[in-house]
Order: sequence, then structure tokens, then C-alpha cells
Amino acid sequence: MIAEKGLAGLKTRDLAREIGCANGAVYNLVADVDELILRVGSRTLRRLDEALTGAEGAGAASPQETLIRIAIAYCDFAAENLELWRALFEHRMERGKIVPDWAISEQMELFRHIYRPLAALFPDRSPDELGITARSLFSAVHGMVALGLEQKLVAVPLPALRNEIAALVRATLLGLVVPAR
Amino acid sequence: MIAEKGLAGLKTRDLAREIGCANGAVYNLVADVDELILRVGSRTLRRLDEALTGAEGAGAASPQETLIRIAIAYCDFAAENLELWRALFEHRMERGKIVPDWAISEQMELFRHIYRPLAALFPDRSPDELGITARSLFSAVHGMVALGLEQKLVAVPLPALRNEIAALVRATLLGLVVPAR
DNA sequence: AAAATTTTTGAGCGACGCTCAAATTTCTCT
DNA sequence: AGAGAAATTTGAGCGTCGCTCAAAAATTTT
Repeated sequence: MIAEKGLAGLKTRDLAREIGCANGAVYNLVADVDELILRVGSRTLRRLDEALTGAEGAGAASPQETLIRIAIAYCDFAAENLELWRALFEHRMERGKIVPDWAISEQMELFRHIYRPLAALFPDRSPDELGITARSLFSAVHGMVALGLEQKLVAVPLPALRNEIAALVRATLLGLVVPAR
Repeated sequence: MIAEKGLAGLKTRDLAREIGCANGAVYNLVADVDELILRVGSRTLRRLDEALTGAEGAGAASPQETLIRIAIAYCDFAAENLELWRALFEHRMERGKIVPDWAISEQMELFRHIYRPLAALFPDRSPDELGITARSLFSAVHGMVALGLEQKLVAVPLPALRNEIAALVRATLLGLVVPAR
């Protein structure tokens, strides 16, 4: 239901009808919709992880090219799973409620894909520094995908978005790898 | 109310009580909450525009430095106006309803700040190309701010986030300006 | 087959955005 | 000033939402 109509299109009553049980029975499976959404997010993250792993392993490539591939794979996954991917970031917990640890650690796992090529590219950097760079790079690409796929601004055709992402990642890595200046 | 409790904390009944009128009277001022949120967003965008203008004009600087200043000003504005700034991007119109033109063009205006220094930096690029680069750069910085200020992932201290943003913008511009490779 | 336990049910609760006939206020004209 | 017209304000109420919980139904145990 999230995949079809977005987070806002998920209604417990519709859900109960679809799985063939009473409204109240939904809460035998799940404490509340927050948990439901987190569980769906977990599945989405797993599929995203697989997509990124696939991009990583597709033929030998320089660390730079690998990172570009990963970025584009991220973009493609978001485009192909638009509502599910959005649900990962749009969802806000009820005020005061805390995101469970397992949901957080799942997100952290994603950086692993970026971390390895980065480590190859910057052998002198500490793990901490690499972690920071990895998050920065991920965040930057994420922002491009997020705003690029938003129809609020002018819609960007997907191939154009891919090119922009590739160009930005390439330039950023180039700028990072050149220390003299 | 949005500034204090976020988009989800905005209730028409509370609003009516606060401004001292009946529940229904809210709809004499505004067609629905969507319009209300867009109007608040308009104010936020105007203040953001002023903040970026301030960063631009603060002393002579190279285009690179200017762009870094703007990026950091964006980060600071988001941090200081967290909920209002989030409302700009979290809000989704009711399904099928279209964002009015004035709201879209307001957002486009923001790129103006980035466009000018970029044009100075890349005199050979066409206006179209510059527009694309401007949006890419904005999106990347936006992503860093958005994920950096999210407490869902590990909270990043603001000064550290500023440094990461400055480093990324610097590296990206450096990579973009070096064509030979 | 009776009793104990577990599971399912759906009416119902409070809160939400929003509507609209009626009440009230404000304006207009002699 | 006062009567009639026009505009504004009111708040009960509608449909929908997530969620609850006593009662009904199904299942397991004895």
C-alpha cells in the first residue's frame, strides 16, 4: 500500500480489509503504524543494500568508478521504488517515541558500501575520517536524488539526473584526492 | 506553531484558539491547511533568502569562498529554524492537488544565490549548464544539512557539520574547475 | 465434553480537517 | 435614528483517522 499510494495512503482499515481480518486484528501483528512502517522500511533497506552490492560487484573498476556506480545505483533504486524509498526518510516517529536500535543500525550499514572504495582511495585517512567522508558523500548524493525526483521543483528526466550525479561525484572525488592547493 | 512542534503539531483547533476565533473562522483566512503551510513556507523562504543574501555580501571573497559561505549560511539557517525549514520539504500536497506557481517560483529564486558565483567561476558554461550545476550543488548541500540535522542517524554536532559541508563544497568546486584529466 | 485459554471481532472513543445553517455584527440608505 | 441588506462569525456536526477493549468465536487442555 505504501508502494502504491505513499505513506499517506496507508490506512489501517484498508490494510485490515486487504489481509482479511478485523480492524483491531492489525494490532496483534504490530504495536502501531510506526512499527509497521519501520518494518516495511527494513525490507526496503535490505533491497537497497542488495542493489548497492550488485553495483559494487559489477566488474572491476577504480574506486572512483565504483563510487559513481554506487551513487547511480542509489538513484535508480530510488526512482524504481519511489514511494517505498521516500517512506524511509519522510516518516517521523510520534513525538517523544524513539527509533529502535535495529532500525538505526540498519541505516548505518549502508555506509559500508561507500566506506570500502573510499578507504582504497584515501589510505592515509583514519577510520573516523573515512566514516565522516562516507556520510558526507552519501548525504550529498541523497540530496540530489531527493530533490531530483521531487516533482515539486521542475521534474528532472532520470538520465539527466544520473549524469548530474555522476558528474558531481566525479568532481568531488577529484577535488578530495588533490590535496595540494 | 510549526516552529515549535513541527508540521505534525499544527492543529486547526489549537490555531483557532490561539488567534481567538471559532474553528470555522480559520477557513475565512485560508482555503485549507495546505495553503496555510505554503504561506508559512513563503515567509520562511523569504527569511532564508535574506540570510543567504547576507552571507553573499559579507566582504569580498572569491567565488569559491562565496559559495562555501552560502552553503554554511544555509546550514546555519536550517539549524536555527529547524522545524520551519523542515516544513518546506516535508510537506506534501493532498493527492492530485498541484503546488501553486508562486510557491514553485519562490523556490527557484533560491538558486540565484548560487548561480552568480558559479557564473563567475565557469565563464564558458551556458546558462542552462550553470543552472544544472547550481541545482546539483544546492541539492548536495541540502542533503548534507538534511541528514546532518536529523537525529534519526547519529546526531552530528553543528560545527562538525559546518566543516564537512565546507570541505565538500570546496572539493567539489575544485574538481569541477579542473577540467584536465 | 467440559473447562480453560487464546484469538478475533467490530462497535466505539477521542481527535482530526472541514462544512454550513444559523446567529451576530457591520454597513447602507432614508 | 432606525430598518433593512450584506457580510462575518459561530460552533455543532460530518466523515475519517489510529487505536481500544469487552464480548464472541475458535482452539487447546483436561
